Amino acid sequence: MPKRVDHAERRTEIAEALVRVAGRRGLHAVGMRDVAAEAGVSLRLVQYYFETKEKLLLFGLEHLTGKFGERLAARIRAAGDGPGPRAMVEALLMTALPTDEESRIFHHLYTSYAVLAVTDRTLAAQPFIKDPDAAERALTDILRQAQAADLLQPGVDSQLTAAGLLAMSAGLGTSILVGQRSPESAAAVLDDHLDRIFRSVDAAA
Amino acid sequence: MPKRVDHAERRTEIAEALVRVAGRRGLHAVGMRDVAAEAGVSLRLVQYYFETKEKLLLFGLEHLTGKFGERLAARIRAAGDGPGPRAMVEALLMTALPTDEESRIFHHLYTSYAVLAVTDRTLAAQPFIKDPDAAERALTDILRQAQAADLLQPGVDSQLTAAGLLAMSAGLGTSILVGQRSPESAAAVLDDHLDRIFRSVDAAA
DNA sequence: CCTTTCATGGTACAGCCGTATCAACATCGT
DNA sequence: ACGATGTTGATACGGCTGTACCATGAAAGG
Repeated sequence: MPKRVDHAERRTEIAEALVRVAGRRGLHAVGMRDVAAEAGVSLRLVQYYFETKEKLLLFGLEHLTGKFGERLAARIRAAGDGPGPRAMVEALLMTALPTDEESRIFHHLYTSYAVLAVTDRTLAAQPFIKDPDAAERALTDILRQAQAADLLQPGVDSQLTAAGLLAMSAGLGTSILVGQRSPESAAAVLDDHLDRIFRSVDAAA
Repeated sequence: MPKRVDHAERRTEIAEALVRVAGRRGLHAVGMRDVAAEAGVSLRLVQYYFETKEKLLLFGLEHLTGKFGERLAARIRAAGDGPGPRAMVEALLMTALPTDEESRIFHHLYTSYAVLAVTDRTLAAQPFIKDPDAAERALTDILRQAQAADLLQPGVDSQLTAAGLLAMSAGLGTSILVGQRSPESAAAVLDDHLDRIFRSVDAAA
């Protein structure tokens, strides 16, 4: 056998090139040639590793969500060592906001994919869009634990609250993305709502 | 002068054709020829009334937001005759959810435009995206009135709450759009949060 | 009536897209 | 060493896109 190149790694490199250029010019404006140029390889090579554009996009989405999932998990883990459930919830929700460049790109492209998924059944069947309950379940669990520890206001429904907080976080995210709102004000909005869910005692850092 | 046709009306017809076909196949997949066919006119006519595709898209967005604004205003007015502030707030937020086909299309295309606005400065400068504070101000006012009438829970910040509710509504909207959530469960989430903002007395229809 | 002006239609032109084809190169098994 | 095979490159093709061009029809003003 010849040259022996790690296919998985190459595919990852190309997918990251896709993410970079799509984040810069928009997913709709990205072509195979752009990806190839960004990755510093020939067009043919992109075709070689991803036979078709659709497969490239699909893999790019996987890669994107994968990296974001890791990032999220890391932040939650870091917050887990900290003061309490509220810090974990804040970490989770704040990570979901497009604050730095990486999360901005994630939000941008995730939303792009979501829009495409409305009219593309292949995309709609992807797990990221099909099973986002993962985040919801995780948040629900955290809230339940907090509730068991009597850290929440009375009458809080963990599941509905988790769903609402995630939706709010997503909505704030796109607001930030299009420049309607600053990350700081979005954080203020989230905090205000958390104040109405957690008992006030817990507020400390 | 010749035939005398109401230009504004024709432009509206074509814009509605654009909205229809874009709602069906996605904004990214819409071409001039598709719009012409959908409107039952020739390609040249579309070019005649909108010199360029960009102008067509811009006008389509105006039309879309205009119609949606009217719809929203009508619902709020209808709810205004009703029982109280909470009903108005619910009307406003529920109208923003993609329940029927018309609002689904609105959400779909609005999000499409928002994504494009991330990389297109002309689109980003459009008022719809530049000044969506209209809805936020309106909701804030309603909440303030409710607060003055002592209908809210103590410690509610009208502005932050309004922003949060709108963001949550938007987030729930896209969840519905991509099929992650049913309109009913989204309504439940919203109601749950309103329960934590309004005093319980007000709950009746 | 007849010309001017608006309105409309058909069609052609570059340019870009994704994909396929053809060819060369490098490396590993034998 | 040598052929087989995984890997890379250059280029061509058909289809689609937005836009521009040319021509015709229809109605109001002289």
